[in-house]
Amino acid sequence: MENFFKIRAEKQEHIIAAAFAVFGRQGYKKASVADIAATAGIAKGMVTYYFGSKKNLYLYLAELGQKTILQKVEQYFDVELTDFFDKIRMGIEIKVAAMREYPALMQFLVSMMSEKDKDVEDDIRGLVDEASAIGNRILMKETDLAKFRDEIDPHLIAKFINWAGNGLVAELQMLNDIEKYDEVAQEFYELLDMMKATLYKEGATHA
Amino acid sequence: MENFFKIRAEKQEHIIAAAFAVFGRQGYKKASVADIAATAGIAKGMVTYYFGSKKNLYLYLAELGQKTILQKVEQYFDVELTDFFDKIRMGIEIKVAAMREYPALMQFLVSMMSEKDKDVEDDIRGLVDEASAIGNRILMKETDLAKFRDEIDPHLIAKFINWAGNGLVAELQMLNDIEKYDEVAQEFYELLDMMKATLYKEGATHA
Amino acid sequence: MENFFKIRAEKQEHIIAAAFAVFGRQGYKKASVADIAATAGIAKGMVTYYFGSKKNLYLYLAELGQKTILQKVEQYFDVELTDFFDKIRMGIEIKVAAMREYPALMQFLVSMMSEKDKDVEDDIRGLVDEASAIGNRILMKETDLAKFRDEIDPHLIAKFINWAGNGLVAELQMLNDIEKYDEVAQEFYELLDMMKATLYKEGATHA
Amino acid sequence: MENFFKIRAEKQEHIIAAAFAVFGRQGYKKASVADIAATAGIAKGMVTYYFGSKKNLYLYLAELGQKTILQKVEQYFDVELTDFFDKIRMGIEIKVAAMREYPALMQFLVSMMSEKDKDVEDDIRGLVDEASAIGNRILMKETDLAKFRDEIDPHLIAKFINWAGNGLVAELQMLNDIEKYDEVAQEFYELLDMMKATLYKEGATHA
DNA sequence: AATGAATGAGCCTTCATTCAT
DNA sequence: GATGAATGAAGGCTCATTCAT
Repeated sequence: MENFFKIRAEKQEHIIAAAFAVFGRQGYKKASVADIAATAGIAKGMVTYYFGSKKNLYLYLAELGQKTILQKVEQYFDVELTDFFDKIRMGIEIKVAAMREYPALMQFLVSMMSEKDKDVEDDIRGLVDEASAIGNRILMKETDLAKFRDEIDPHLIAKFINWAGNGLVAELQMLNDIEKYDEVAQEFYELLDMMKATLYKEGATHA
Repeated sequence: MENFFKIRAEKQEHIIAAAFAVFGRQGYKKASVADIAATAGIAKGMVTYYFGSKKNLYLYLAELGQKTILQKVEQYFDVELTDFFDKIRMGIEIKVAAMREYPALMQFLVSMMSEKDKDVEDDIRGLVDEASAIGNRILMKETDLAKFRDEIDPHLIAKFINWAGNGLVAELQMLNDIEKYDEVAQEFYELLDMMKATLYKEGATHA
Repeated sequence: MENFFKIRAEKQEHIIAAAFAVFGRQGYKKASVADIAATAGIAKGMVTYYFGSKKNLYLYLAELGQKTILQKVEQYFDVELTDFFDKIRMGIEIKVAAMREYPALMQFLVSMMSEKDKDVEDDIRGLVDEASAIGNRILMKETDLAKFRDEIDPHLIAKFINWAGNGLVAELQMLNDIEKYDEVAQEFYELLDMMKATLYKEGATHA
Repeated sequence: MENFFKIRAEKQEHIIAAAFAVFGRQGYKKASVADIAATAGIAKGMVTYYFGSKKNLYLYLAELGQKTILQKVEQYFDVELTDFFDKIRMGIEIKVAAMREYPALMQFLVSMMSEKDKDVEDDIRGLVDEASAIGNRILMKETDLAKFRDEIDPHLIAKFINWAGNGLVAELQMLNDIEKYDEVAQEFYELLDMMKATLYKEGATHA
């Protein structure tokens, strides 16, 4: 790994982007070191030289992905925000921002979530769990759940919306066109508005 | 394939179960014929002997999975049902019933939906498309959408709930305990009830 | 092998014919026991049951082929014959007769001559050498070589004609039509006549 | 294939020689990539690395074999030559020269002529046909057949001599000793002289 | 630091042989 | 005797990793 950090930052980014894309598209096992090297425009041997092993590279990307997301969280996070749906929207904006940095990042992370290869499965599980824990904490802490109608279980709603958000991101990958990200995300925001209107107590919507 | 159908039904089930599980967990490429054979407790060569090739086995499982689901559909399907949420519930009941037959079935099908290996991708695409077409038809045709409040877009809701249902199924896999299926499914049914109560016009809930 | 000889003669012939054909066409290695069994219309396991092993079957066929040829030799051989070219013709007639018994026999023997598989190569070499030794002995012993012009080396001619005869037989295989054997063989006989006319001393041709 | 051409010429020759020998001795199917690698003294995986596949290597050798022969043809071919037997001799000299370059070449080509494996059969057929077409053209065009006695059919003689030449080459392989090539070839040349003396009209021999 | 040739383990598949029925 | 299911050793090919240059 130390070998990797010695090289020009620009080249590092190039390699990272290639690796995110190849792993994201092909999954851990099928992605070949040769493919990654070719996509990054470097010699095959350099992947091992830089990262030690294919597995190491994968795990590095997993951590980097998480770190990138967390960094966007710091950028976009607004402590003042207490509204449940505003927070959900913020979560989506964070992801969209991360995808602007590494277009293949979310594809990689989603692929990682369902990675079944034993070589990396165990090492990943921790990260995955930690990430969703962080996500839930951001969402739930200090969130004004009193606006929900009394008969609503906000945790169920959260679970629900989380799944829906993943669906949106999946659609964004498919697009493969940064320009249209906002357009599609807009649809999701409308959905949030709809839910807000129906699940909140009367008068709470714009409180 | 003919070789496979000649053997004891019990053994067939054993092999199918092993194959669903291994392919579901590892994906097409990484799942090794040797793994499947070992999990099924048969000799390495028998997988090819029974199914001709790894690919053939995979495609057979894909068809069998679809057939199993369709058979449950016939069992559980109720033409009288017009309520949106009742239909969603029916869909989940169908999946849960299918999982009682092959516990790893849904895991396999979900994995199959995102299978990217070129060896099988094209042959699967047809099945996947057909399946979702059938699903949508069951869900939307003859469904009484008038019960929804006027400001609600039922298609958005359907997309949402579909994602949520997938999340439920994923949780069921994790359980790995048929006994608890109903218990967990119950949570989902409660969620449906909640949505029904809030998204329907007043008085439509028990119409 | 004893198991093989217990069965009906007719069935034995059937199996032999199938084995000659498959080995002749595919060579030792590529010919599969399953192919031979299928061609003969028997169960796969029976080949090993009858002959002990694939190799054993091959060597048995090699011997049987040789024996068949030798038997035809006894039938067609005419001790009175002393003319070189008449003997050559007799040799061809013998081969054609053998091919009428096992149409694939010569194909098998030719294939065997150039068999390169180490599994059987050594065991065959003996037979091959013995066979050509016998052939040469028949040809040369008691043959009236005095009819040749003085400047001719009959041994060179014999070598020559032997190769030419193999070429004829190769053409007969290709035909795959017993009916036309005589027609094609006739061409060869004409060639013999031509050589006789030119290589013999004047007046010796019909001596 | 590009990988192969990058390595030292000496090593290339070594590998080619090994491949000619192994394929020539064992035939396409039985010849194993591992055998070839071991004979050439390289690692098992390198054969595929260099040539892409076993089949590719075989077809490359087929072309190389043909090219080598054609190159010798250019070297030895003498347009002035019109005598039938001189041309035959030239043909043999060409083959012997080719064998000095790749001792196993003719063995390979002869084996190739009767290769029946479907994997390569079709791809080879073209080369085989082209080769024999070239051979016949060289032999027959502009050849002075008037020297033959009137009762002789030169085409029959050509067929004959062709088979005899093959026999000679087969003997040369067996020798496995480049030093003795000329000695043995000499015998064949004597045979040609003998035929010339007997099959030509009187006075034509040294015309 | 960089390259890509080289190695060898592992995969899917074939098939001779064995063996339960 | 007969069947064909079962076994397991190879074979061709892929590819992560190593290493000479």
